Amino acid sequence: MDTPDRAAAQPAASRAEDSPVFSFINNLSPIEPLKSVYNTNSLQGYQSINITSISSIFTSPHDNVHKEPRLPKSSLGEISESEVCADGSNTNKPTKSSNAVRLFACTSTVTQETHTVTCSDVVDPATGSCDLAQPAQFDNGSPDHNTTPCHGVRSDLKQDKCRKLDVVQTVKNTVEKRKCLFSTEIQLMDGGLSVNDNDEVLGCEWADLISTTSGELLAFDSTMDEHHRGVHLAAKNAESCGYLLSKLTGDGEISDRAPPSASGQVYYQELMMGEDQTENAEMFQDGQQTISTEEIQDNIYEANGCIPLDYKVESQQRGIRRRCLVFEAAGFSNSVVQKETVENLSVSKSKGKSHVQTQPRGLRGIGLHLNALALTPKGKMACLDTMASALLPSSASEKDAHVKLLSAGESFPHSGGELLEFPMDDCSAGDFPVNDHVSSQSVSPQKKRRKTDNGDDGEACKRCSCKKSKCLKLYVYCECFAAGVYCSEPCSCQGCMNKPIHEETVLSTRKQIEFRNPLAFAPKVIRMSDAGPETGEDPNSTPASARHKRGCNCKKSSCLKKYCECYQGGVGCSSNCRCESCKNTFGRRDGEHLTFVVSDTELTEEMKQEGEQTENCGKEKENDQQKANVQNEDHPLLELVPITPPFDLSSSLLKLPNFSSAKPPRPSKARSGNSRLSASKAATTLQSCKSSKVAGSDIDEEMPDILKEANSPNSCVKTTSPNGKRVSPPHNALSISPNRKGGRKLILKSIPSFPSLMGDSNSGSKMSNTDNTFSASPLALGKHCFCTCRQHMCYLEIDGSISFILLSTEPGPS
DNA sequence: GAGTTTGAAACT
DNA sequence: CAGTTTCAAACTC
Repeated sequence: MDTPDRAAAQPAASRAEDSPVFSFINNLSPIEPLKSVYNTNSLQGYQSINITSISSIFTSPHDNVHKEPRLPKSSLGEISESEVCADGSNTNKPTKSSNAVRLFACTSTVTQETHTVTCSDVVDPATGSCDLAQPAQFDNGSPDHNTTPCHGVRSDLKQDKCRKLDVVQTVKNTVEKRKCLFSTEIQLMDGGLSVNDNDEVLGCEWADLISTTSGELLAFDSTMDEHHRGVHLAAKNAESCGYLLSKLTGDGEISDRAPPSASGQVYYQELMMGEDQTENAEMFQDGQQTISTEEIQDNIYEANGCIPLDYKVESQQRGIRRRCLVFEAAGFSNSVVQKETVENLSVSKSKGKSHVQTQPRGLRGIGLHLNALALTPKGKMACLDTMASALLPSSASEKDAHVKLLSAGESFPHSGGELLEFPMDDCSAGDFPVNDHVSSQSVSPQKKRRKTDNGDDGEACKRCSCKKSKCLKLYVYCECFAAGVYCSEPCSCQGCMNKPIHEETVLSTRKQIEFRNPLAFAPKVIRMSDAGPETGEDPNSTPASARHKRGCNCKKSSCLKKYCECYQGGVGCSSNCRCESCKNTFGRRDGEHLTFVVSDTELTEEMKQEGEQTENCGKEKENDQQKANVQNEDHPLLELVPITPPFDLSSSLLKLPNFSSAKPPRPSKARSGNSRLSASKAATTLQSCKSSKVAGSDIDEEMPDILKEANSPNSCVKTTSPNGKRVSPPHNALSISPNRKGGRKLILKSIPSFPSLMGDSNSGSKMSNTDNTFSASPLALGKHCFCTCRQHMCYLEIDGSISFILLSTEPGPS
């Protein structure tokens, strides 16, 4: 501003004054007035930078790489709630100034440091873009700056205390992200990584970032209170950092694909800051628009949830990756997702807050996952709350490697069980489950359909419609709550308390319920080989096995309707059931015995029938339910092996990336997702099954059959079971077929089926081709045994003795 | 879409 | 632990 005037005032003749040096000096003059303009806050902030030792300012990037992360939950983080939430009246100068100083100090290092790198003007008044008196003008140049001047935000935001807090948290997060970002950049450069191609762009970005940062820091006018600044900073940081991150993070894919324009940032935001993204989208929209408090709170909440305050920088990076994985898990190729993301976000950005609505399915999927993430990382519901059992899925979403799954499992006491519950439905890519063990087993077809049709893939919620329960009751009342997810837009609930803003209530309620019934949030139906409670499973065994079906109590539905949880879950009734006149087609309980267990004949007949039905694929069924099942592609055949639920750990783990939350547990299909048996195949299987006995007493007799089957060229499976335990090779979803025949007879009850450690890439068609190929994962072996994988061979030690050897065609884990 | 049925969860 | 109430989904019309 001043520069032009000044320049105009200069005699045209004095060309000497046009020299860069002179110009520079000339332009420095405005600084003085500024000092007087700014209050002590700014002064302090400004001084603080001067005070900073040269060494600290010009420390090598390396130093900062280490230092940055170490910043205590960030200086910003110390903008305590009390401070921030204090009434404006109480927010006296000292507080403000201190905050300002912190803010400044927090970023000054970065600024200085980066300055040396980019040689760009940090706060060069000469540029005219850094008119300190006009903070709004610091939207200078970042390719992404299509934003509304901060004053717009300032004027529009209506704050309350909570909001302030949230904003501050966001600020903290973004600042940390920024640090992380810088670290990444530094590392990149130090590492000699080729960033040349983007040097120029990069430089611009740095400059933008720097100018933005410093500008903001210096430009905070005294009228801006903390939360405003927070919003401003958060927004700015999100933008500038976002873009940079997209260019700099290890995810080359991102930078490669993301053009050095807003898209990069957009992508980044999408990846990492569903939170900030949403937030920013809102903030940068038309200044006239009023943002609903709740909206922002929710958004911020989720955002923070994804990147909990506890998280260090490293954690955030993981968060980024995880989000990336979400994309992958959602079945979208990065490129596709990115494109869609960019396009849509761009659109949404231009449209301001329509962001959410304009999300493509893929994004919605992410959104859904966000919900899950909001819960998981937070650790409050999943990690810290050991009782909260429903949330692992989010972490499990890291499809890329079983290792991750395993590690996740290690982190979560209930992971095993949770993982087991992932439905293996052939899911649409966008369908991302959030705790599907519940939904999988209980979502009605209608609901399922509803969800699927609406592409609510992006919704974590189950679309409950609670009216009186406030969404704080278990499944029967509120699916969302039971599933461990917050209710969201799609829900039609009333007086809902199952929202982030009521987290405390939700958590306390959850704990209360679990206190009353530890298994309250456990899957009602165990879909793993083993066993149910009736088998006297060891409660201390794997978490999964600890989950047991409580059993239904049907009286009038005869277990033939969805009123029956067993039926709904696609499993037969068990001895735990107290149902009357049970006619569960999946296996009924007659008196004290389970039909499917005791009555081989009946079972066989049933299977036969089922097989025929399947074979005909449309043939009339005995009852409507069966018909319905078939129509749903749920082949009862799989369910006819109640003790060996079609859904097992291995399959679930292998297919995690593909599971669908939208689909309820179809009785069985599932499990088949990819592995769904074709009608013909099922029939074939049936034939095999018919020849074999089911009763445990027949196990030994049948063993040979199993081994025969297992004797296929690709595998060599020795199966011995101490104690006559039923041992079943891990039946992968796809290997279900042949193995399942025998699998039924070879169930090792104490050991859930285990997942392959191989990449899930093996799970698909490959598995189908290698039905006899087994692999084991230590995780799944639980405490009863362990597996030592040696290249292609694994042997399991059960209770001290080798129970059987698994030969894998895949290299075992190191 | 309204009303009924149903059975799990919550409550006593 | 049993009986009752509450509740929302499933189901029927």
